[in-house]
Amino acid sequence: MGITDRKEREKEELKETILKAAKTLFLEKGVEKTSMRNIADRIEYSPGIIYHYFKDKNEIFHALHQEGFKALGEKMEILSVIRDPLERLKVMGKIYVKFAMENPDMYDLMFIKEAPLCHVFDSEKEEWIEGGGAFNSLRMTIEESLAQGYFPGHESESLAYMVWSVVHGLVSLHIRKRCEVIDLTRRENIVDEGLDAFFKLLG
Amino acid sequence: MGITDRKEREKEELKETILKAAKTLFLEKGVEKTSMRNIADRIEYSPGIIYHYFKDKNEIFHALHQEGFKALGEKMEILSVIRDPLERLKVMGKIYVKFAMENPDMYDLMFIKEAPLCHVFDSEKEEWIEGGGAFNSLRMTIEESLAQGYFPGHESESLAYMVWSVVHGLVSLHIRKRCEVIDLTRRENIVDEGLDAFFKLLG
DNA sequence: TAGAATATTAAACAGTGTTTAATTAATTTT
DNA sequence: AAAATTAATTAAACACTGTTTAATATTCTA
Repeated sequence: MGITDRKEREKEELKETILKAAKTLFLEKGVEKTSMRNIADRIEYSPGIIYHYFKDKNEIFHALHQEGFKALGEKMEILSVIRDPLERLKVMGKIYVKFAMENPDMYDLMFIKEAPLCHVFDSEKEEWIEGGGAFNSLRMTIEESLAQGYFPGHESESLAYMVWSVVHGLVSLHIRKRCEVIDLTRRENIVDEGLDAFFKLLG
Repeated sequence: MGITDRKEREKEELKETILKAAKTLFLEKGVEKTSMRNIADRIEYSPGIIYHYFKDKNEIFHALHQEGFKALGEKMEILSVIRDPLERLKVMGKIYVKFAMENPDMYDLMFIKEAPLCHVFDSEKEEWIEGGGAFNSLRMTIEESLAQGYFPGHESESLAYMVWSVVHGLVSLHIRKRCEVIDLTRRENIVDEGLDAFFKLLG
């Protein structure tokens, strides 16, 4: 046996090839401006073949979406060695912002683009799996901070959402080119400086 | 005379009609999913006519974009009666968030959507006119706050960008449906609660 | 009323995502 | 090994998209 396994593997291979080509093009020219024919051209197959491996364009998008979360999750792994929850929260923010600035198109894919496709699989549960996990670890860090006396008078859920909003706001305004209100001389550092200002506020 | 004026007015009228139809459709089904033929159908004209009044689809988008900033600007007018700059900053945030939540599609148009069209007119200056004015009044309020001793150790530009990021983050995560990580029971109020948490942090 | 200018349209172009039926290639069965 | 079956792949079509063109209808001017 193993024959059907090999067949399976070979099928996976073309699927990987499609995904890789799609990723390159998506991050190069954007999702909307990448056509199925573009992807097909790049892998030197006919457009139709893509539909044997993916239901539609959205499913390709979704696959890359998950890839992005895996990559971000891996970068977050080092957090486990940081004992102080406030310190951990800050490093978390730094990593998040760094990821977004280094992979703006992937970040766009993950957090900015319209997302009628996240609950493709569990549409009944009304939940967003990848994001839910990431948000949970943020909330837990904040709960730990509260337990240690940081942020008196605050409450974890709203605080967590607010913290996430700060980092998301910082990077998404930049990615979607709303930073042009800032002096050219300061524009390239404004995201990091904004993050520092927030940390200063946190204490 | 006045004849050419009337002609001018009549021309403006159809332009207004197109704009109104486009606005309805854009806010109803989104910009991308509204076609020129959709707009033409709605006003009972042929698609081609639109190109006699607008260069292309982007120019329609841009016109609505400006409309949105005018509306937001008007809502901000009451700020002038608030003396205390910190209080003014908070009300500013409240108005901003309220506007975004009441006009999510317009907000999307103004602050989230890809914007290769903002510097359509002054591409050389690399500036974003409408946004620049709004950001300036935010920065001035913060400068006033700094002068009165609020936010010691902070600096206006980065602080202003951070404050803007908070409100933008709060509403844009909600508009782009990333709030599904939040408990359903709290989801509808999380934006306001996040804003309150930020104000609490400001002092 | 004839001629010029303008407003409006129908038709076409090149592109899109997706589906279909036909074709080629590989595998299994006889 | 040859025939039958199954899977992989394609070419062609469908109904759309934004935009341009040349032709038509309308209005204004002289």
